[in-house]
Amino acid sequence: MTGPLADRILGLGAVDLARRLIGATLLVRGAGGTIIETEAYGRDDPASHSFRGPTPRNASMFGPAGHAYVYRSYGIHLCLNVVARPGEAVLIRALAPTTGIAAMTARRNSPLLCNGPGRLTQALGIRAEDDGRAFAGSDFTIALPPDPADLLVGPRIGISRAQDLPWRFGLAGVRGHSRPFPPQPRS
DNA sequence: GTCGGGATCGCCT
DNA sequence: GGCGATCCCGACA
Repeated sequence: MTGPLADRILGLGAVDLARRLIGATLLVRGAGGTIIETEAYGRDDPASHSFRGPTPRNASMFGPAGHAYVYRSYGIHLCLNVVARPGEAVLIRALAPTTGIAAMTARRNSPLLCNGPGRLTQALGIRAEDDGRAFAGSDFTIALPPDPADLLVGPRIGISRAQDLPWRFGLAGVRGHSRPFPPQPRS
């Protein structure tokens, strides 16, 4: 279950990776939990930072799969992504905290630890310098779940283009999503 | 509980 | 020069 994430997600696009990451365990320097909400951003996706091609800011989105893409949002918050195929990435939007809760609580002056992309990077102590790091060592780890998770699906949050794509995913049956999911179509 | 405004900065146009 | 893949807090119901 350990080792580089890249070896286990070879060739996966952002949508497939976003689904696979639900239920995975994310650990950053001894703090983290279960991933319960993700969003996919594609290569030819008007809502994606990679839509207009590589720039210094989004360079890690075009780097190796299984590495982090960390960027600053609204000049204030940091957001954490996992790179899939070149130009594709998955935004981690919420965790169910399981490990290092004391450290996360100390970094956040709020009981809301990890339900939101900006909140979880603060709780985990993510820094801008973590951009491009591999999820491969003891400090940055993602362990995929043994079984496929029961998924919720909905449109992405906070974007102005491609709002119709159902590329937001959540773990069913838990609390702590950053926002509610719409009623699910029966399967 | 819900709503709305402000903070703050790097990148693209 | 404008605008975000956001969050927090205070006002009101």
